[in-house]
Amino acid sequence: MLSRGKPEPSTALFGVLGLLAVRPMSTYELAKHFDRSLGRVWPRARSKLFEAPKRLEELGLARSTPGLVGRRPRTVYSITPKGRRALATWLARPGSGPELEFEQLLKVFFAEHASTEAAVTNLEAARDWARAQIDEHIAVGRAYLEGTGTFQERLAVNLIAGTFLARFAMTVEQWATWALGVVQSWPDDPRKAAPNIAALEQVVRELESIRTSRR
Amino acid sequence: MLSRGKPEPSTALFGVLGLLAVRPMSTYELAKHFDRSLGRVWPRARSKLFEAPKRLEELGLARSTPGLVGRRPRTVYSITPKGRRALATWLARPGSGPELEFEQLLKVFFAEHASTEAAVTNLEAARDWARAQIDEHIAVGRAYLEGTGTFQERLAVNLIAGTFLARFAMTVEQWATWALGVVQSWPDDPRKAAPNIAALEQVVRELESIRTSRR
DNA sequence: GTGGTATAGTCCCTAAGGGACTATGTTGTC
DNA sequence: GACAACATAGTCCCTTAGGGACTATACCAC
Repeated sequence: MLSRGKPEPSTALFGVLGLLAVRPMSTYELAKHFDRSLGRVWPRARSKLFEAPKRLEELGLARSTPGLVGRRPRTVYSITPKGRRALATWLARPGSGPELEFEQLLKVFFAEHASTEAAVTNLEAARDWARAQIDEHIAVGRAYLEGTGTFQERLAVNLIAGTFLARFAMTVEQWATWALGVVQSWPDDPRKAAPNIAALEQVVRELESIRTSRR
Repeated sequence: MLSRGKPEPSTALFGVLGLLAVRPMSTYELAKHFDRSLGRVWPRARSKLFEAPKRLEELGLARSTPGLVGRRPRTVYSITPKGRRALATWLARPGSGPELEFEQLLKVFFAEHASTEAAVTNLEAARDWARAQIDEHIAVGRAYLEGTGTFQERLAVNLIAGTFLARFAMTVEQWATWALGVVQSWPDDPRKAAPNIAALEQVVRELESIRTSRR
């Protein structure tokens, strides 16, 4: 027998509610902002962003205000007081840890079933992805330093999140560059590659030094 | 009119195929190994792992061998030659970049709608997650150094992937520790927190130094 | 007035998430 | 040697998410 009560709104729903808490928006605006904000830490399909505010309204957490742009309808959603309370309660509970989906790494992981070249291709792709991210982070960071960034009033909090994403991109870039150096010295058949024991020792040492620095 | 031909098998399907390429396995073994291998870079629900080999067999990429353990049926799946070719072709094409799902960071990102304490709670949770990961990576790394790691013959390739995951955990730990220091100096209302401009300048400098080191 | 781009969405099929549920084998203990 | 506890080996099913095709109006430049 199933014993579920009313299920808690999903993380995606609370994420959208958080965006509406910043300011009221239409679904279209929501979808646009998403890529540069929420979507960086909680990626979702575009179509779902159009459904979310409707669910939030059903739950009494948001309210819709119909309007018009010319003859075209345009619905603006805003958070309700009940929504603010639900959001604050949800935000105070610890969330789940990071989950990574990384197809390029997956392909490197199975390189022995293809070729060294396949691993190189995917490491280059990962490095290029990271470099594009780094360029974007530089542009956004410079804009904030010049005072022209968006949502300047959210800068303190944005900086915490943005720093993580920037450091993540740097980690990927540095790892991919290192890995390319290693993999390019492999024979064509990756099954014949010698493991890089020195690198393993190095990483274990670094991990241990972080562990011992916990007091 | 939709013009889709036969759709390509999904990343998850190829991932399972990659595991079967290492050695034949039952769905149950697959599900067990998953958490320590494929699941680290391509997480999927347990139930899907039981479906994947069936789809692969339909596609002619895997073959099932029925067997028995006592009176209980046990089906072992293995990759076919066609499966090996399909896998090699897929592995050679560049995959998609990393996608991150990070609920704790999301909650920090919306901290202004809750309290500084909520941000602290989630940063601590992130740091604890990272520390648990670091401990695991140390254990696995030590096992390999002592020659007792699993799939020792895959070590060269495992090291590339494992190094990334270890560096990712270290990045999270160091970021969370830094962020906790910043956030704990905030007033109770995060909207009143002063942005840490010096930290922003520091990150932008580091990003730029990585960019200029590309030749 | 017309073509291109931005706005503002809907529809729908497939994939994935994830918990409840079932049943047998294996091992340790009193 | 009975029985509990844990590991093995899955199935079922409802909800959520992914993602591309499709539609239509508004605004701007030429």
